[in-house]
Amino acid sequence: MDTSTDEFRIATPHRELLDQVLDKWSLSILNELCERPCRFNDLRRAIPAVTPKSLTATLRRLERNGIIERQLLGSRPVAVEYRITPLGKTLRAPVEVLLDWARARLPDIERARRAFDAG
Amino acid sequence: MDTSTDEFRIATPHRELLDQVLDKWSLSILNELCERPCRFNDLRRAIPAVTPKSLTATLRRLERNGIIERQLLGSRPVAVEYRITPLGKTLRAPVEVLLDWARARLPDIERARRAFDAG
DNA sequence: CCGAATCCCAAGGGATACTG
DNA sequence: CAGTATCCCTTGGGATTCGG
Repeated sequence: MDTSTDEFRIATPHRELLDQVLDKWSLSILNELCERPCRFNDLRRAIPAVTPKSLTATLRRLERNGIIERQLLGSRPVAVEYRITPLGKTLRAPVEVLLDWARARLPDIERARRAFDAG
Repeated sequence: MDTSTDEFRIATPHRELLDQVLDKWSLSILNELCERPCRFNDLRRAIPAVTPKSLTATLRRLERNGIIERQLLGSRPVAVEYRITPLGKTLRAPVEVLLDWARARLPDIERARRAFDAG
């Protein structure tokens, strides 16, 4: 049997999973929640550029995928806490590998961009 | 000095770099070019869902970031070959780590989605 | 405090047709 | 062969306001 096919192609479900989990705000949220559980406004403060709408959407998506969980703390006033799940923790290492790559290679990338834009 | 800050936050340039390099079609293109150099229509055949417009855009972006290079082979008729650069090759390992994660965890993720959608 | 609802806009991507 | 050009439309995101 030809296992190379599986390594070669990227199946749509895997591609879509990465889209859901590596989007614009997810990595920042993940990093925060790996440090400690956070309330909604904790996250807003930690990631000032995110709007409430986008934050809600991202949190819902991560929750649906089992990466984070939403815990109701109190009712009056409403208190909600988000925390990372065990499944979510397994995502951290791969993401760190990727970030290490980005940190290490950014200078090379920027040089390439300048060369391209000059030509 | 507080190095934890650097690990904790995700700087905008790194975040944008990942956006440019992990977008919808880049991973598939990277996988193809890691196997062998490809012509434009080779890539179209290998990735049937991509339109010429999106393929051109993605190839230009990857080229600008120094991940792939564009080689002119002939002029009449025009022949162009894309190949991965040494810098581009360094991206493969991190991406594979990520794909391994997606392949391993997809069942758990799908279970979480069903549970969420049911509730 | 934690969002939901609304409006608006720009960018991205598909389909199709065409050119050097 | 290797793209460009055009059209169109959906989606995502920001800004803002409102509600439980």
